[in-house]
Amino acid sequence: MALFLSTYVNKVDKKGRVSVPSRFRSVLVDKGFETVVLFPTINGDAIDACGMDVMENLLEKIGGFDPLSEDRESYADVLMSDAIELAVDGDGRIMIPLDMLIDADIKAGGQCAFVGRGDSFQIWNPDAFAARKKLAQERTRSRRAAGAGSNGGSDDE
Amino acid sequence: MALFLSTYVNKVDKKGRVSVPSRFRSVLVDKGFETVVLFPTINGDAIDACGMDVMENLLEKIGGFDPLSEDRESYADVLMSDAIELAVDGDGRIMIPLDMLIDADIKAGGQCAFVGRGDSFQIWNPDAFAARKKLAQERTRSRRAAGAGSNGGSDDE
DNA sequence: TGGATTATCATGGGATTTTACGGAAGTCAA
DNA sequence: TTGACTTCCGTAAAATCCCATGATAATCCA
Repeated sequence: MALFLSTYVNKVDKKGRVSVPSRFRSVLVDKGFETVVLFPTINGDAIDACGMDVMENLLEKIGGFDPLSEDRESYADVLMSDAIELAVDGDGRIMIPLDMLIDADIKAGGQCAFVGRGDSFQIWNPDAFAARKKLAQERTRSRRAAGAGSNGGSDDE
Repeated sequence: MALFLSTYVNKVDKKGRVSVPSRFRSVLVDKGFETVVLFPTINGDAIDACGMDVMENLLEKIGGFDPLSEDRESYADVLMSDAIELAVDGDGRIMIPLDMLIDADIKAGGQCAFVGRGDSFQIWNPDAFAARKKLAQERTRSRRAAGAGSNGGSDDE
């Protein structure tokens, strides 16, 4: 199975076009897609990206359409309404809508980081991602130091 | 079953290419892989290498993509964003990304050690690995002298 | 057995292809 | 036409493929 792995930093040109990393494109093609679905991350820091399959799974998970129920997981609705499906053009690029770029603090003419997450990926302002990653690493380390202990004593892995 | 055993030291050429030891290549083929997945060891000293199965298991364990949860197990995210799947080329070589080489203190044009660990292997700066090995041996010796005895000897994992 | 022949392997150096990315020309609707 | 978007083409750098070489290990055969 193909997974979205690793991190690639690409340039957003002044028209707002970005090359989707070729590895990520291959994964999409492997899954049988020629489009990507984008939507804001739940806390708005970045942009979530995936194939249409993930959207379908999500819809299934939240129960699909039920005209009798008034409240479905409300964020899921917002998510669907914010999501957009983008075609990857002949040169492997997509055009991320301006408001999404602004929300994720990515400037046209600047750079953005494509971050693999396995079955999906995210698009970040590179600096913001670096900061977040550092945080996550520290959290992991302190958690390990705190009590994980487990084996003979070496903290190597 | 085939295991990654022994240690091989190969040269990293100036383009960043390294021959994967032929024994290790055979093991990979035996397991049904034509690619290797690399990611930094948890403490950043070296590079971990395994087959794609490990990544897939990890993804399954963390439950896959859920846009509704603010952050899933953060170490898993860091791992996916740092990991990379590399194809072994026709000559049995891989191209390790530059930043990984730097983090592991391996210079292009220098050497690196492929260290078997059974169902996975690691890639080290040869000197760093030698030092670490010596340390582990001393630790084991003093522990045996102290009386513990117990398992195979190394407390590595 | 021992010496010659033949694989296999690690490694170097081109040559070719791919990729990211800029710009120009074409398309379409208002 | 104007502005927004799309398709097309050119380029430089990087990744990948292809073949040559030397070294070592395996094989063969008188």
